[in-house]
Amino acid sequence: MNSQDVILGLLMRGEMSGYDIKHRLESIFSFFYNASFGTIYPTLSKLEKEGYISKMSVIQEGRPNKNVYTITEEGKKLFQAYLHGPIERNEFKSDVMTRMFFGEFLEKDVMIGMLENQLQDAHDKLNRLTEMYKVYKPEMSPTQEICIQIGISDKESLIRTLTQGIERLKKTNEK
Amino acid sequence: MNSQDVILGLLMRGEMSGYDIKHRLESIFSFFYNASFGTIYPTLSKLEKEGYISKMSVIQEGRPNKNVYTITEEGKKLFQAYLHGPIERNEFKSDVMTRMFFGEFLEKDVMIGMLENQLQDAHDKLNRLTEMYKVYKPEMSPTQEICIQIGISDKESLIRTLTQGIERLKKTNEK
DNA sequence: GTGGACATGTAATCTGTTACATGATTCA
DNA sequence: TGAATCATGTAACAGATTACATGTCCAC
Repeated sequence: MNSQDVILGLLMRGEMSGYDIKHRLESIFSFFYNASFGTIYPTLSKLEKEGYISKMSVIQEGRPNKNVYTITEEGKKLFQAYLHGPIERNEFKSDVMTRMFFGEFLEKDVMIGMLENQLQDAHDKLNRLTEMYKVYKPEMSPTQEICIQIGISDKESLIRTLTQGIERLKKTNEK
Repeated sequence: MNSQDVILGLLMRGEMSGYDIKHRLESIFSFFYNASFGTIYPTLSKLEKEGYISKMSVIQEGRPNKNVYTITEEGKKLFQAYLHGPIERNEFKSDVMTRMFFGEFLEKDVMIGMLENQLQDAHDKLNRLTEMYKVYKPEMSPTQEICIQIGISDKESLIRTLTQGIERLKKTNEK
């Protein structure tokens, strides 16, 4: 799975500009994928050159022009090939977890500060996910619902475990 | 955070070879970081050239010789610089979640098959983590414990949500 | 005699990010 | 007047993976 697959997938529901795609990725998607403009624009150019999507320039008033892309039949085939191809394993890379793993080499108060930040972060993300679920529920597919439910319960479990962990760390601190 | 930081961290507890490092990364670490030999060996060479670690060749009988690396004072400083530097946000990339998000374009039975595979996978990983926790608990630091607890509760929550999701999907299938 | 564990290393390639470059409009 | 949003694009670089290359010993 790469940016190409994701972009094709997003275009399956209708035309979009590079800018639109970026924002879509930042909202619902951000939990399990992301891409920068430096990836999105070159990928769109490449897909267009190869005939998987087609470009239309839209002249706007009071705003810069934009390029809106539509998926072609060839593009739909390519997306289906991705969906039926081999599944890649999840990738998770966490700086915070790494620091926790090496926690014995870091001052306790610094560690606790970091974990409290993480906790706040998890709360924020949970709130955003819950809000999104409320707003978009009517238009979500069954599997999209599972997707967001996984995200929500993941954050809830993180919050529980972190809270307990921080408490225990603080106790060992007092001794 | 990159391979260099992780390798230095692993060497903080004692000397290791590239092969050792690979195996360590695959066991406890695999939940939040990973690296291939193609990354590990060049990184070790580079760190040695720069004086952050030192190499000793160990001649073994019945096995190929190996290069064992020890962290230097300079290396310890570099690792501390990492631990006190800016924290990078978590990165999560999931092909399965992406396919779930685009689930409306995939046959239901294929989707259910994929999710059942994921469920089995989650069970396996949970078992491995639980086993590891049992075995290594006595020698784990408090923050390492939090680390593995996060991993365990994460998998538990995934199993719950996936199980429910699959059941619901199957029901909509019957209608 | 074949596959797996041990052990190291390089070259080609992929995939992506960051920073730079440009420029209009709107809102405070 | 300065920041934010809209909008696109490129070049330099980073960081990693995969496949290749090599070779021993042990167990089945």
